[in-house]
Amino acid sequence: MSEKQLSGIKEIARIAGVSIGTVDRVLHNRGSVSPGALKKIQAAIAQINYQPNFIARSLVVNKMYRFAAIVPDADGDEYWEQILKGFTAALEDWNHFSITVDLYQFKLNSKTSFTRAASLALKSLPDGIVITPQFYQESIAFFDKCFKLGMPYVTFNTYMPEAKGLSFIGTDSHLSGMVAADLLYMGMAPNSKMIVLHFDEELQNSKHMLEKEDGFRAYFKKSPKNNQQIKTIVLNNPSHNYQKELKKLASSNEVDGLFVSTSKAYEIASLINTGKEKRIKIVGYDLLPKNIELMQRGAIDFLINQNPMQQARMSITALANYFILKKKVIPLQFFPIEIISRYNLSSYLNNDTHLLNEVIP
Amino acid sequence: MSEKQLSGIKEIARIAGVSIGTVDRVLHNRGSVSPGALKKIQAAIAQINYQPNFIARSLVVNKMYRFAAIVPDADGDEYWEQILKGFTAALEDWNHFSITVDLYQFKLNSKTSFTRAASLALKSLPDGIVITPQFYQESIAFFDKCFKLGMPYVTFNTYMPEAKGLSFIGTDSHLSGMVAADLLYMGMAPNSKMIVLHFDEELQNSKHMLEKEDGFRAYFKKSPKNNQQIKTIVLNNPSHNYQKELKKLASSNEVDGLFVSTSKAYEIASLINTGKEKRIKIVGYDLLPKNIELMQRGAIDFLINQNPMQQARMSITALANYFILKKKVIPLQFFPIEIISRYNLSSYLNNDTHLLNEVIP
DNA sequence: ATTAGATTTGTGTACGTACACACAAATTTA
DNA sequence: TAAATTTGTGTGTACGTACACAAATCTAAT
Repeated sequence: MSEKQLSGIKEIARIAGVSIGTVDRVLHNRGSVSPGALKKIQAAIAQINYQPNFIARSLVVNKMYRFAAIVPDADGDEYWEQILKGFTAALEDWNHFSITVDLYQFKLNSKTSFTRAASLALKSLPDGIVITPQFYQESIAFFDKCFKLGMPYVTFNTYMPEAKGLSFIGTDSHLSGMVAADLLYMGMAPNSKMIVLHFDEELQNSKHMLEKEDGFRAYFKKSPKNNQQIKTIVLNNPSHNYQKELKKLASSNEVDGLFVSTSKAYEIASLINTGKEKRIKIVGYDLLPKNIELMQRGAIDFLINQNPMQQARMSITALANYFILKKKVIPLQFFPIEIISRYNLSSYLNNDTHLLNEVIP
Repeated sequence: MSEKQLSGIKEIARIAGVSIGTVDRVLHNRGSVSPGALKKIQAAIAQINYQPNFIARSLVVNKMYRFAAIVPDADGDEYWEQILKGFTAALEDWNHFSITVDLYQFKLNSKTSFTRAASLALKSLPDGIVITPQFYQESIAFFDKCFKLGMPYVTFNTYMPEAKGLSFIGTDSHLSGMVAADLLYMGMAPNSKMIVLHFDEELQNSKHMLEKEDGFRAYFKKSPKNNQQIKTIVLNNPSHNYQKELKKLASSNEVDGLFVSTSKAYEIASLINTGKEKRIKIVGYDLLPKNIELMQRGAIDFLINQNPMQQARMSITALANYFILKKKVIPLQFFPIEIISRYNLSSYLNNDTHLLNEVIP
């Protein structure tokens, strides 16, 4: 047996001929290090290509961290429920550390509610914030306040280039719109009729929905065979009127394909692809229970998985990495755009293996 | 500030009124614990729902582990190169631990070579083995030997229900064949002609290729409109003959769609979808550089991502979890079947975010 | 040359776990 | 009943890192 192999900070200390305390001061630039020692230590660090051991580090740092999450009121909406589940999952991931996530929820259709939640969150002075920036102007204002306070934040779900936070985590909406167009168009006649369907009362503020539509339309502009008729419909309040309208639309020859820009494809699919009328191809978003069921029944053709749960989970993880492990956080984390059909669906359900074992550290 | 909060093994000891040494003996059933103490400790463990801290554990145990990998000779084949890269990635993941992976490679078309590699690996008496069980009978024999030796092993890439190892990691081939069929058939005329194309000299032994074909055909059997003509072609040795044949096939009206059961779709796509002849739809496997390029040029329609690199990476991780962290290893880890088209392709390249940060603890 | 003050460096303890070892108590053997 | 053995229990050290504090060294003013 050879000498006991030192590693890490101790090995640096040995090579540089100083104590680990001095090495530690260099690694954390705490100062109080003589130029000579500094140089020797830096050389040693380079020499052994030192990589900090996050495992050991995490064992030491044991402060309490309080995070605030500014997200919509789920209010029965499964998409936002999944986001909440993501927070729970993250808390379990990090169960050996003391972190808490306080929810500051707002009404999806109310800017003032959003602003109120945001400022309440800020006022509580958490260590860090995760936020879905639903409203453009209001979010800008929020980021500004954070900047002034030096408050670290992570955005997710809705991408805003203006949000210069620690990280954004979510989908490339524009690209996902193109993918959707491709899936919808596939196998259709060149001059078929398509509808882009938005569920929203405040479309103007939901940037990512507009981006999805942009991507969708961009696909056909690029394509040489661009004689598709694309119509946009915005559903404001789900009254009984639109059901009739849609049914009529479906039975007439007015629609061949439907692109639903939100996770509510099931609302439409349950109305129109019931089997008697002409089959309309539908592409939507997200593996929500109702979407899954309708896809299994053949009423929805494709879903693009935005993975809301993982988005939320990773948002918290980003903060935790930043604070607890002091790891570098990737500033832009676009998820792969997962195409789900009736056939690969099952392989995505209850399957986190693509998340390689544990999330942390 | 309240009392310093104990946690883990210490807290158990406090509640049970014993020392941590005794708790430790219970947790690892090392014996030498009185019935009374045992009972109290078990109660305490249940009470606080103790979850071992793998982080702290990994810090302590610092043995050297030597793993053997029985995999094909890459020999320029990008698929197997990726597998090797996966091992490298795993070694980096676990760089704070002492693990090594010794390669025992065999020729893809030689059973004897496989058997030799396997027994060499076994003879080296590693701590654990990862293996792609390419040949059925020979693999069975190998598992048998492992069992007798008490040698832990992980299989990947090719699923064998008979392999009762620690874990299998890979794709559900049958299901992937169905997905492929669905993608290929989409938008095609009901009576279109399809070809299943295998690249293999020993098809009989490549179970997962047969399973892919089975899945592919099963898709059409289920479907009510099952008047497709499906032909199977096996390409043995890539001579110049088959190029001519395929070209002729392509320009004639004999083929509408092509399902390539291996990762070599590029070999065909580069021949037949060059732009002049009739366009043939192609579905293949894996994001290899050549496939990526041909997909970007529009010559390949869909790829199913089997993620060879992640398979290899997770195989090693499974062993490491088992030995180092003493975590439970999931015995069956089917990857989600990732559908890649020209449009979502970019979101899969250079993107490991779906692997949530780091692999390990 | 002495000493106060500032600067630099080293040491000790802790994090949660594993394991070797020491030692007391209980039990068996002579 | 003393000695030898077994059984049960607690203590100490280590893993790699962070940080508080003590110790050592250097600087400058007397």
